[in-house]
Amino acid sequence: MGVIRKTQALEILLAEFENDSGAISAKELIKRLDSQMNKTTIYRVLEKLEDDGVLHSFLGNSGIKWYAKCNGCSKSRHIDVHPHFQCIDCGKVDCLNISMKIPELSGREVVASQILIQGKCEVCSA
Amino acid sequence: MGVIRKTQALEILLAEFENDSGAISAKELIKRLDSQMNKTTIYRVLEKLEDDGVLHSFLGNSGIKWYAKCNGCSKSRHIDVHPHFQCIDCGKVDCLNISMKIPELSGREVVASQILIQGKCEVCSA
DNA sequence: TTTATATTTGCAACTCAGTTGCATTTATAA
DNA sequence: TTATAAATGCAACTGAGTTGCAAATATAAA
Repeated sequence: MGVIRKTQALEILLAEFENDSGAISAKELIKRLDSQMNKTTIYRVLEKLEDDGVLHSFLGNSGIKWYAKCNGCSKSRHIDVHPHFQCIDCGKVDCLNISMKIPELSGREVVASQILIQGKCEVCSA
Repeated sequence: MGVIRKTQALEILLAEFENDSGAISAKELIKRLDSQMNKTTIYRVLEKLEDDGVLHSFLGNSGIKWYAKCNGCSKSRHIDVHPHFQCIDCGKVDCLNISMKIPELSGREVVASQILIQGKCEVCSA
């Protein structure tokens, strides 16, 4: 199920990702957009944007869901599998523009990988 | 807070990890040991075993908590930071006995990393 | 422009992993 | 054997995320 209609909710959500270079958690979006739309709508629009390859999602530190813009993803293929960095001080999450080699595992077939690196970001480690 | 007393719950839980070479989710342990102890006890004992460096924990696919035996961890240091492999068919999770190099990130200080590789295990890919 | 209709939204109620407070039980040391 | 600190069970809670359904709305057809 892809994005079909240009709704207000969709545009407000997309604007959040335009203004934010890093990743944003669903939780944070619910807090930010509380007065503008229902949390159910947020979850549903995010899901559609992910299906359409506009956003990608991953799980942060505490198992909550984060979203960030995709680079070169499509409905069928999410090539945007990169590590994410979460600051243990301020909680900010960024996509890392590097590729990490996933080793061959004999007998096993690798399909995907999720890499979360934790530490102190540029601001918090200064 | 470390493990202090040799209680029945502790021994039953440790036995589960003796008989299982891979990782076990808290959820699975609650199911397995339902008749033997309360889920609160399971969560609390697991937490203590982790504090003591007997087990380590990480988050699986869907954000639920998994535990596995440590190799060479201690109260103060968890050196057992290795990738985990989760089978997308049968759900089984294993610790991978390989080390993956985390790249230097300029301006950022890396403290920890969580790597979850997803795919088909030896049994399910055969 | 109006209308028909499928999609989207809000709301409330729910799910489910994990947590907390507190009274009771139990392992351990004196 | 007893005192007591630690561990346990239970019930109620938390919080992210989901679901069903009625109401609202974007879009295409007339």
